[in-house]
Amino acid sequence: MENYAHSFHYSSSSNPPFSDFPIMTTTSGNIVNDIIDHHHHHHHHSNNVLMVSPTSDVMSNSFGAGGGGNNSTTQEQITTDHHHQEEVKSGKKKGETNNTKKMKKPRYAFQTRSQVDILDDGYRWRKYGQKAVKNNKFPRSYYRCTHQGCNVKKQVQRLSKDEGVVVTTYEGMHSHPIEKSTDNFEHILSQMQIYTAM
DNA sequence: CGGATTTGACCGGCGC
DNA sequence: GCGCCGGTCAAATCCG
Repeated sequence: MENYAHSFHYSSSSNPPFSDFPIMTTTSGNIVNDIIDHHHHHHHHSNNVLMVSPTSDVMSNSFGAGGGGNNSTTQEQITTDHHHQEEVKSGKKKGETNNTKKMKKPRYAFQTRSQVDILDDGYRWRKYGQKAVKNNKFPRSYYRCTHQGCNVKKQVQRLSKDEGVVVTTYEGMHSHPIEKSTDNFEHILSQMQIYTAM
């Protein structure tokens, strides 16, 4: 599954050509707001950063829209995916005997318009880090799924330009049922994964 | 009191 | 080799 159609054409000179990073942009922020945030704050987003895009359309343009101007050095640093193994390596090693090539872990990003950073997807997450992102005012939070054997991670970052836009990046797939009663937002996520996970 | 956050240190990769 | 950058660890802290 690690082979995606590399339809990305990114004009970032400084960054290495990241290969596969499908990004889903959704305009269903209202749903999230309805779930978590009850403030019926109608965001009058002048620039339509969010738009529902079909599979191939998503790959056409990813983060370039978020900048709203300069897409040369935009907030694409979230896509900097280095090839790591499936596990953490620093400090402890799993003693993997198999020479698993540097399989690039797929990541799935979602842009959602919400006032809350953490989107309730029904899973339990434990925050394990937070780093400031260059060219962004808001930090990026790192979460890990709390489950034995489930090493699903996710990052949450909100764009400095538009406070309403929250980028959630999932990494890995859950191998266990949802723990909480999920709202319809989870249903949306499932459908999104169909596009990305392929 | 126990588990989740916080927050600075630390680490590996890449570029210069 | 050094410094930047993104990601992770872990001790301290916070909070139910």
